[in-house]
Amino acid sequence: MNIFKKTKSVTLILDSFNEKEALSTIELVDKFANKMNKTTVYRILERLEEASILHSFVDQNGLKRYAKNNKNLDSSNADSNHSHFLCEDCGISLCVPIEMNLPKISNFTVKNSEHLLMGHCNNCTK
Amino acid sequence: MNIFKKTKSVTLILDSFNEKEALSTIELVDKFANKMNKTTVYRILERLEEASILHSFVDQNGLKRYAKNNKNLDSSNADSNHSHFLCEDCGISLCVPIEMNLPKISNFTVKNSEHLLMGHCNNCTK
DNA sequence: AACTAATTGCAACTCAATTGCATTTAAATA
DNA sequence: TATTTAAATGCAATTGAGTTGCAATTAGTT
Repeated sequence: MNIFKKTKSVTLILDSFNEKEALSTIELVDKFANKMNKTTVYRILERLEEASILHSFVDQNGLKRYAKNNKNLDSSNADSNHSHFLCEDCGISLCVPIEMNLPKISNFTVKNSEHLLMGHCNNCTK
Repeated sequence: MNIFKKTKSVTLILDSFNEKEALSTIELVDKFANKMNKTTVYRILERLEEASILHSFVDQNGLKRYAKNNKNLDSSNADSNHSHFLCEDCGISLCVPIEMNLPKISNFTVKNSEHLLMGHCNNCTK
């Protein structure tokens, strides 16, 4: 059922994620610049998303970010409507455990949503 | 107070917007490929946003989109927390007149948010 | 009409992301 | 354990949105 070969590279990438933080592809490409090719990073992330282990979104800088799926939620829509916070100072991005109820909108069928919150984290406010 | 020279190019760009639709920079670059340089499109959009005539967001494809500000709202935060809908079929993007109240999140100060709704518009569902 | 700051065009560039293809490797099978 | 092969990786080239520097043009004064 698992579509993966467990390569060193896959393990390295997976181990970079904690339960909350959303990492941009480039952060990971840079982090592992001397361990694996950047194309490999892109492709491993794709596969991990495909396998519902990670989910992704595009932040306000246009960077693609990935974060771990919450195993308690239905994996098929784990990423469908929670929020992501991005600190404008330090750049950290976190999954915010707040489920928004999607607004009903006439004339549209909403399948998916992404809510980006921008501001400052406590570390940076101090 | 107006920071603009009213050039033909500015008029053409402004006239492309109706009250709701959010246009990507590239759509406009393509639309006016034989009328003005793409750099000009980028810079006019920047200025229109600077002047609070337009607001912008980055859609889930990483494309920057602009839409007209609603004059009834305080211009300084007109773009701060309404939603944008993107039809996955036809690509149309619209400002959705639903103000979301920002969730309070401990450890973060949220200054701004962007809510992207993905799905299908009625035209495409039919 | 002359002046000047704002605007525009153009070419080169940046940077995230993608693609094609040859090589390597995990892990299934003999 | 050796063989096999689909999956994974590396590398180089490419795409595509967006940016930058600079010279030329132009709107709107004075």
